[in-house]
Amino acid sequence: MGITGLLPALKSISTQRHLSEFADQTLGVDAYVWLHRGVFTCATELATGKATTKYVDYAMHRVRLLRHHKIEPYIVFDGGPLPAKKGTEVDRQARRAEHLALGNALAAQGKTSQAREHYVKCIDVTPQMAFQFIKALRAEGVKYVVAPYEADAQLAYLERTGAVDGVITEDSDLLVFGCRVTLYKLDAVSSTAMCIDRADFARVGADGISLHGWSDTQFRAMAILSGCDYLPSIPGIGLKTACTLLRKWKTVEQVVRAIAMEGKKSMPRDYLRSFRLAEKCFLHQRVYDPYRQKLVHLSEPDADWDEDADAYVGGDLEPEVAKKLAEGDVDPVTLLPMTDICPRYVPRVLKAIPLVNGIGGSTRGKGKGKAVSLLSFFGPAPKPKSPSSVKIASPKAAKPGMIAGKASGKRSLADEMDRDNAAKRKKRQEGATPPTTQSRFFASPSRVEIDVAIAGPSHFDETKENVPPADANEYNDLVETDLDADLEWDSLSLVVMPGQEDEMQMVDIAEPDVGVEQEDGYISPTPSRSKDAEDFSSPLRHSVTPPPRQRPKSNRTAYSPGPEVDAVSSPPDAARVQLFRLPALPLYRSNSGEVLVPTSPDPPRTVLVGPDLFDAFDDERTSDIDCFEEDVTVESATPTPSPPTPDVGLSGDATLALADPEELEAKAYETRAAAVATGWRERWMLTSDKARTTPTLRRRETTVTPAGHHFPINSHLPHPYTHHTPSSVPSKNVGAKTTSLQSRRSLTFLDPGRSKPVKRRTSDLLLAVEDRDEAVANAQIRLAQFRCPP
DNA sequence: CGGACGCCGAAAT
DNA sequence: TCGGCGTCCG
Repeated sequence: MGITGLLPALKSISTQRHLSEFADQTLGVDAYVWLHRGVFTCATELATGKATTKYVDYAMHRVRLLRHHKIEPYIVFDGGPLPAKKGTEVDRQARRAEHLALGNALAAQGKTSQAREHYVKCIDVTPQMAFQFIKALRAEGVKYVVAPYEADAQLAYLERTGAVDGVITEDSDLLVFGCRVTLYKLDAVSSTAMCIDRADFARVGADGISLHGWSDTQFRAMAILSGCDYLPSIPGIGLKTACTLLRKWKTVEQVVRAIAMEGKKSMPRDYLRSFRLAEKCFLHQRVYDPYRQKLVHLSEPDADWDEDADAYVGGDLEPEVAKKLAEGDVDPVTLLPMTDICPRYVPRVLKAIPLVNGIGGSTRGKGKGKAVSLLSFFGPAPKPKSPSSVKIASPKAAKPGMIAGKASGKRSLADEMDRDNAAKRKKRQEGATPPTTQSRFFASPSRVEIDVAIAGPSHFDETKENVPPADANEYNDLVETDLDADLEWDSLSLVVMPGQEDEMQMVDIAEPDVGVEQEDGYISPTPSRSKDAEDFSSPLRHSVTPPPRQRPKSNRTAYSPGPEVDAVSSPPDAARVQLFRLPALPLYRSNSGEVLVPTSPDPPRTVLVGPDLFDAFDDERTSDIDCFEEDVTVESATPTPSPPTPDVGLSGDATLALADPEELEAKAYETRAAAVATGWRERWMLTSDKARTTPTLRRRETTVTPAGHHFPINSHLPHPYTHHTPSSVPSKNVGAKTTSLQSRRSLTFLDPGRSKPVKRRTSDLLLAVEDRDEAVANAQIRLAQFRCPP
């Protein structure tokens, strides 16, 4: 991913910055990076089919880190596959399944750490997993958007339009997209990141490459020539040579001609043409405009625009679909309603409650009251059962209630926390309208214990019988943030996980307090909210309610409307002014010239609530959720009658579909195409009930790929909007247009050359061939179930 | 000699 | 999956 060697080459203009330097700014975030690292923390769980959302915790931890530093995060997710990006997804798929099988084999031998090594290689971030993160973001009122195609382009667009001030990523592609301020290598411990400011490009010139005096076009050309995601380089051409050649020959045409003339390098056929297409992806890729709520080009294409190019950079979508996609309500690959693979993960947020003075507070705060996270167990269950059916009192049952967040300040003694929590509850009880069952809730002595168990660091003992491992994670979060200098969490996610229905009902009582009304649980934990208890009952800031932020951004007024134009990076100051000439975007500006930033979407949502994975694996009821619910009846572990889910034959259908991943992906593409072609609205803009019961919604259609893959980019798959029919897939001419077939095929040289034979690892020998095949087959089924449960 | 490319270890906890 | 490092090639 990205441009190899670009970041190292720009090291001289990279500066380490502390996050606090970006206070009061909005920073775009490439969600994929965080999710991917988050997955690393729970790869084993994921691979073995346990219902976990730890990966969300990791990501949310960073979200809160940014917020702590007064940075407003704007999380951007990857969307559907871009035609231009080609990869051998099927190969990857096979490798993943193999890793899973190996992991399982090792795990069976008790070699858990070795198993984990393989597990981490078989997990992929899927849109359905991203959706769990989205749920948490919604709960905490964090801005987000799902890009129609690539997050990089979306991020660049957001920055360009002033919606964000900079971008946090790990991908050097952002620079090629024209991002001005790019942050990478974000380190949560030190709260620092490396920063590249485009204005400094001109200063690059020391070792190796020099950007002095270069236009954006030249910079981009260098990047593409050296090899990028859209186009492999001419063999033998790397960043340095690309740079040198461009310096010498000025334009790509001449460089290509020179290389061809020399005749020493094998120049792929049609390279120049491919180059132009790759260039178009960087220039005109389709992105979502959150303000106008429709797809737009990153920058407006000019005269030589044609249908081929239009499809190549990502087809258009109906605004209705685009909006739902952007908000996370449809699967970006299939365009079908999003399936919630873990409906019982219900992130909630409570406003912070003031601490009792002097207790538990750190001395390094800013003098204001310490915000202490409150924890509870809110659930989506609208009404409590009859009291007798509510199991509140058992600490054992309640402890597992997943929480995230932290109390501010240094580690405090458990008894202090204890008193804290008691005080908080008391205060809260007084300050808020007591819900019907409140007294019950607060009177329960077990609640105190629960809080202690979770919030009292010194009391935590992973080996304690009734402290599930799952909590260890939460706990570590607490500790880590405690250690993290001056962090103060203002909010706290409350998470209800499978098997916690009782607790969910128990805590339902608190909803009125925080005004959680929707299933989505929108709450805006306002920083420094801890001053008074009144806040607690004050109206919530709906993430969509507040008018667009009108933060002055004087440094943005330099934008001058106009078509995309090369910015000269040479004269630093002039470049500042000229850097981006953008199409006029009056909608983004208030009368006073301030930039208006659309807030996160907040529409009524239609999301398919699938059964939890938890229920999908009869043989694996060992999730971190149920392992602590010994005294919970089996009945209670069953999900609240969830809405009817799409008719799915788990076994047969899945197996069948998985037998041919290629076909499955083709199917997904086809479905996406068909959904648009035949009128997405008619089929899917239904009431949630109807959508849920629609018999036409089958597993195969809700499954992205066997892996629910994020980038199921298959070079030989048809693109929805051109209905390109590749030769390698059984002919299915869905649509009319095949005009781009020729041109696209001309690009197929991209991949074959790259694909390498799958290497045999010695560990493969662990399994006899036939066993392995079977294990792989089983693994694939399991993976599919995990990705998108029936 | 510089640069491209292949190998190998770390990633988060 | 990525970045650092060593080797080999031009």
